[in-house]
Amino acid sequence: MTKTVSPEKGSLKTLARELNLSITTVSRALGGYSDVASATRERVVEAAARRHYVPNSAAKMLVTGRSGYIGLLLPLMNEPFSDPFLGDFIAGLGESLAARQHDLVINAVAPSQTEMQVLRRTVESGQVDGIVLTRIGENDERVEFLRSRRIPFVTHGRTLTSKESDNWIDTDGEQAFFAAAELLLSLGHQRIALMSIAEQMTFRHVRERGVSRALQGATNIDDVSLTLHYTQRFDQDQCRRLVRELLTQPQRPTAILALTDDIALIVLNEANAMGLSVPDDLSIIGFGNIPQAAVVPPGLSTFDQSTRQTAALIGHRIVDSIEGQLNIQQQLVQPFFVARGTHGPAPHKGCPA
Amino acid sequence: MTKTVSPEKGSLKTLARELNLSITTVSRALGGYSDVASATRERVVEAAARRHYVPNSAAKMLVTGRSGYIGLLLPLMNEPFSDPFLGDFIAGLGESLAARQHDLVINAVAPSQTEMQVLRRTVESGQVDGIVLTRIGENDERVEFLRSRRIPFVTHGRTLTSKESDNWIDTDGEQAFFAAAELLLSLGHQRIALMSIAEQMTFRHVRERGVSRALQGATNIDDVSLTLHYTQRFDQDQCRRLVRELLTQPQRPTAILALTDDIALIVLNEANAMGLSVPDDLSIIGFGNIPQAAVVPPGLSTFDQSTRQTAALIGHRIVDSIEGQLNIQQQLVQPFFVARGTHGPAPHKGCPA
DNA sequence: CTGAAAGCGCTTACAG
DNA sequence: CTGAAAGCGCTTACAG
Repeated sequence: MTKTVSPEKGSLKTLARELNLSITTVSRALGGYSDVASATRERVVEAAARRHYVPNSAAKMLVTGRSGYIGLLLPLMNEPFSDPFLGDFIAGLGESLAARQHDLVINAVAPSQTEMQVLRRTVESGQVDGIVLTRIGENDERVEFLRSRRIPFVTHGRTLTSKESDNWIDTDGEQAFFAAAELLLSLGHQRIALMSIAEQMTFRHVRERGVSRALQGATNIDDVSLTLHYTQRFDQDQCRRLVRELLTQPQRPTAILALTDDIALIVLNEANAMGLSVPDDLSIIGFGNIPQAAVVPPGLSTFDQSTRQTAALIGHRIVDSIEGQLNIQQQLVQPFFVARGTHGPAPHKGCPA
Repeated sequence: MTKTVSPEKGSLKTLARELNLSITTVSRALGGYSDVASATRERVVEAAARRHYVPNSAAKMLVTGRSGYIGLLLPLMNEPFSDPFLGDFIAGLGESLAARQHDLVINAVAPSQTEMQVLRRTVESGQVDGIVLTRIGENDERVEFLRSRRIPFVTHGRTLTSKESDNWIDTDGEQAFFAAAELLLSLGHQRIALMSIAEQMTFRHVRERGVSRALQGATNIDDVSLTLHYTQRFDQDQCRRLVRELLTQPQRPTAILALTDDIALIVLNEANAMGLSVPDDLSIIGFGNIPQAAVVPPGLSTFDQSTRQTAALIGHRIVDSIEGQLNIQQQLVQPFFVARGTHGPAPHKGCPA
């Protein structure tokens, strides 16, 4: 009495009826369990493939407690600005998760809500098996919240007080800025400025430390000066003003390290506007290697942070964490220097050619 | 006999027990139904808020048949390349969906699978309530598949054979390239080349049509020539060779329209390498307004396609479609011209200054 | 206005 | 090796 089933809903029930088997058996056959007669299994697998049967994800979630989703709390930026790394980050994360049979959920924050509300809802609703967080602050309440929950999470970046048990992957900004400062010292620069940001972000702290370390290790430490300057990250006007002030000083720096490429671009632009020649009068080194860096003359020297690969590492890490196969908890990814045209030897002082 | 409940799982059951109410009533109170005593409702709402109760999403999905998810089939690009618009697209889509109480699921394609397999699984598993598709081909099997299913979908772009019932939002590339060609004609250009792509994408077709239309409407139509050239979209070397050939011709074009900014950048670069001055010897107009356009000298004239806003429109559209409040089905977004330095009057022929 | 029951589509012990 | 039953956590008719 095999009825011809109309091609309605592709549920287990339909499939079981078509095959004259119980739902139980069909489910087991599809799940790859060993205790199913191979003849039965083949029939089931064949029928499932033919009908493009895919288990209902909600039902599966409900019973297994696993959603197969990883949430990314989306760090939104207000309209005129956009995150130059977001596309690569999501591409890297998405493809690594797909390779591990997981999907990525983007949890954006609507105007009416806060990031914490979104995070809370995402976690409490059991929507996701794990969470990825970016843009980590020196003290980050999101991290604290996640620590207090059972849910696995990986952060891109770390807090200043980050714990042994925290699971993070970060770009080694300290090493990069250490290297950049050493490079400038070796090129004879003695007045170096670091354009940093006012926001309480860990990466700022870490990068500043790299520069300080390099300066402290300088052989001619008494002849070398470092000044730090802080601008609101997304206030270009303020940054511009700061740079202009800095470059108008009688004893202006011969090299500026910029915390990000965005800042470096502003420095370069202002320097040009003031008639300074880069790199002859002023060296500039940025960080990030945004697309503009390669085409702006004379080519912005900066560090590439391999966003896509780093995001892929994060994807694998979070799945490892969910599956309990975690070895390492913390990992620094080395950025690499992209030497282009904005850095060079310090100008000779007092004896202009 | 109100027991003190341990702060274990935040399920409806726990909440109901704490309040000495039935699960049914608690659910109804939270759902905002009218037939619940207001005193009861207040108690329930208060307790739920206090305990940060969030309904289990899988259970909700299973019973309502709605997931609250919108899927974006991620158009992955192989490693050296990356989509310059992806970040903005996802930001715009994500935030508009969040405003409408939906989340975005990124369905990436793992190396071992095809886009169609991913799409099929996503749709058949009931994972999402709607789908967003980008990079639409002239004939697109993904679109055909979705048409054959009940599921709502919106495409960014359209097929060449797109139907009345299809739901798409596209940038008006025809209008933009029409305007660009008219501009070049008005500047006296008579030999114009269009660098297009070899792939069967609708946007290519549409943009070419805009140029043709403008040329056909030229008053001095007999003096004007248009040549079309095709390069593999992601083969920069091929593109470079093509441009070089084109510009070495005795009767080389005085203006090149590039289908995308990526191509425009290559054209600009090759022109510079050959000692041609842009825009004096050659005008170039691109499309897309990628970040490089603003900083590459002398500033790439191009069209901005407002990716983020367009993606936001798509977000609202797909939710409208799910909620059945759809008015319009198709919509063209007007890109706007960003006049920078790469276009200018045609060089005088035969009488060099 | 409130509660007990049924059921969404699966998976996982538990019997046979 | 296969099937009937229970249950994941909700919502929605159906009674009272």
